[in-house]
Amino acid sequence: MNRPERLPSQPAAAATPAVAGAEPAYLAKLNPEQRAAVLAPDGPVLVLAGAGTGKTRVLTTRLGHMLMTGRVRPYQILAVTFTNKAAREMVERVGSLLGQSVEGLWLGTFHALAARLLRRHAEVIGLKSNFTILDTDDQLRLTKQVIEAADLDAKRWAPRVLLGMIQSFKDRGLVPDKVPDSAITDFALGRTRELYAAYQARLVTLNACDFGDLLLHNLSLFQAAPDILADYQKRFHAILVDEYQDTNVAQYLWLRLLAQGHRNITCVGDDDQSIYSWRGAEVGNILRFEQDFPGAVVVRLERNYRSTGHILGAASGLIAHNRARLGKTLWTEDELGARVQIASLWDDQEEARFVGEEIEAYQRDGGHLNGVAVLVRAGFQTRAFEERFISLGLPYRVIGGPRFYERAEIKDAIAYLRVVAQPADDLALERIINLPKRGLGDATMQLLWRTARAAESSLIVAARALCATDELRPKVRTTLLRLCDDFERWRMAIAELTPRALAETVLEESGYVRMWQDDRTPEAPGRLENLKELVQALDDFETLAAFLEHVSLVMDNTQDPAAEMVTIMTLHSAKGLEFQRVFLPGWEEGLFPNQRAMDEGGAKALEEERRLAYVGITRARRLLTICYAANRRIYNQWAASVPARFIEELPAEHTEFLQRQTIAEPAMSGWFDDLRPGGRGPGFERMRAAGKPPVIAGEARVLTTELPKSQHRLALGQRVFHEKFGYGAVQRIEGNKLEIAFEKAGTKKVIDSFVTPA
DNA sequence: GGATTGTGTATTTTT
DNA sequence: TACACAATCC
Repeated sequence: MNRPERLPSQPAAAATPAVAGAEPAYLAKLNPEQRAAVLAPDGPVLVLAGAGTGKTRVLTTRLGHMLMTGRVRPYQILAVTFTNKAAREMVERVGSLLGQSVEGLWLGTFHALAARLLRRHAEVIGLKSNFTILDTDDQLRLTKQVIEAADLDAKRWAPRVLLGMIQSFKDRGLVPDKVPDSAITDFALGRTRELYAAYQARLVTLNACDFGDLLLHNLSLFQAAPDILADYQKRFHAILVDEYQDTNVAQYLWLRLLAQGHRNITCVGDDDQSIYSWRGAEVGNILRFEQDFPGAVVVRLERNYRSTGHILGAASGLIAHNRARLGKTLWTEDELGARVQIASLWDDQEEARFVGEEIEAYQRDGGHLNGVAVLVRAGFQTRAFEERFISLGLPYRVIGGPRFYERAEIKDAIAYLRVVAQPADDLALERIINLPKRGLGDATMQLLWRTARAAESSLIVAARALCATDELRPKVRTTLLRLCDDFERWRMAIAELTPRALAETVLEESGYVRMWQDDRTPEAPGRLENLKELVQALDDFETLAAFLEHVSLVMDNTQDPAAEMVTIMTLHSAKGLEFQRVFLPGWEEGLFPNQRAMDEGGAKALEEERRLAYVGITRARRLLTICYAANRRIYNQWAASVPARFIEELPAEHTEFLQRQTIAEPAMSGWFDDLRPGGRGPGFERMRAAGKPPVIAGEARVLTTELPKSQHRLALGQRVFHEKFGYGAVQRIEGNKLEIAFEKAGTKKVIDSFVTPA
């Protein structure tokens, strides 16, 4: 492995070709390599672009240039991105490049474009064009049903495991028949293939698809109807792909098929930023490009326009530890800037406190919160920061946190709309059939399922059929019939009402809104607010179907990007973004690099973790701070942690260790060793060998071994308060169970955590 | 049929 | 810890 030790190191400048006459301003802004990529003649082009080298700019400029020169019409262009965010950005950039918005482009995420195409030809693979796109919840329930229907124990064979396998088959473009024997494990007694097939069959009867199907069905469609494929091959004169290193096999095959027509395909990607192999992405796709498209023009972009020399140097030094890479040498003409800071903290709370203070200081110095990001490895890490920022009054946004469309009340409301739009959507109906409570419980559902299965019909058809018999008690029959009629009526109203009015009608008449209005729990008002927001969101859509499509494909919550806020998000979702000031907390062995990932993927996974670290570092423009905590509470337990090996891999000349008030090692040795099963980990030893004693900032704190609350705060006869039952006196204590004589509600048995001393 | 209590399990990343 | 599901009781 050879790599330049010093940065910036500038390669010989490529000669700028002489250009005759005036040329568009957007070309003048490009460096020679970028220009080469943009101006490459029609044909296959691969742009290997390091972080911050302007790859998206190259892609959008090439697209815009094709339009400007009149080589292709908008509707002949297929432009693919991975995220909705990237798609939106591309639309914007092309628009501002051309000075007007462009109509008719096929521009979007793989999934959105595949869905669009599939809706046009759904009947070829046995679906109707109004098919539903299932969310993860639905998928899980469906896998569970499939497992149970096969007479297998859903406890022994976890639905999520099966779903994981099915997804990986789909990522690889494998229909059930094509699943190789090598992929069959002893899961479900080796019946995986059969379960997968059953799952697919159920989807067809539900007139539904899952995410993976969008691509997979496209492939089946192209195979079953070569004439349709030929049409699209002819249609797409130019194909452009962003983040090519993240394509999985199914996406790769899809692109390759579509590109066969004009062979005019431009892909940009960076093997060092491949961080989705767990989702089926194959870096191999990028390596294979030249074989798939002989004569491809390959352009490398290595000049970084984003970060300072120190940040870039740290990133390059780190990623050089990976073996599997094409190898690029990033350089910059930027100043060296400040060294990358490494801060060691006591625990996750101090980590949050430290980051909060640093941000406040940054703000005092005139920095904008919009330019600040906290990038974490795993979602749960955001909590400590949120709590801290709230108490500081520091405005923040969490990207990719609990999403709007994932809230229970929103999913319920959407389930209603789904049944209205597509009556065969049993999963949606099942979700809301007894919400609000209608007296249609387990027993009724069992009967419904049996009837539906026997008649091979959807639930709602089975419900009607059942109502025509006397198998149900009269009361239940009336309720069910009424519900069927309601849905029928709402369905008729689709043509007459705006989507918003329809949603309002459905939510009112179904009693769903009333249910929350009558709810006295503290969350209820918030949920009603969310429902209002949902109804409002419907104003943006022409049809109910368009709205539902949006909900399933565009799950991200768009927040006002202009608002002055710190951004908190995972490293994965940070790819493609940049910030002035970046914090990378939680650099500890086990958390990052993540132990679970490494258990599954071994050395390869470690390299992917390192790429993730590389992505994180290269998000920063001016100043970067990496933190690790010596103690982290996982679940309930304290665990001592060791600094991530990546920290040592950062070249010393680009880093500095931050030390605040320090506590020397003895403070943490003793009990430390006991807490960690294997004693001190390898990172600890490495650190020690490197002559850097683990130095912990902040004041020492002693762990309290608190007794369970009940044992020292509750006594017989004590007056307590219970949220539901009000005040009462403790009669008996058995472990954490209490018997309390309430003043209003009588004597009840409750759990101690529900009461507080009054 | 419904509410309440008890249990087990999970935390990697996302279209 | 904290949530989802199951078992249990009413």
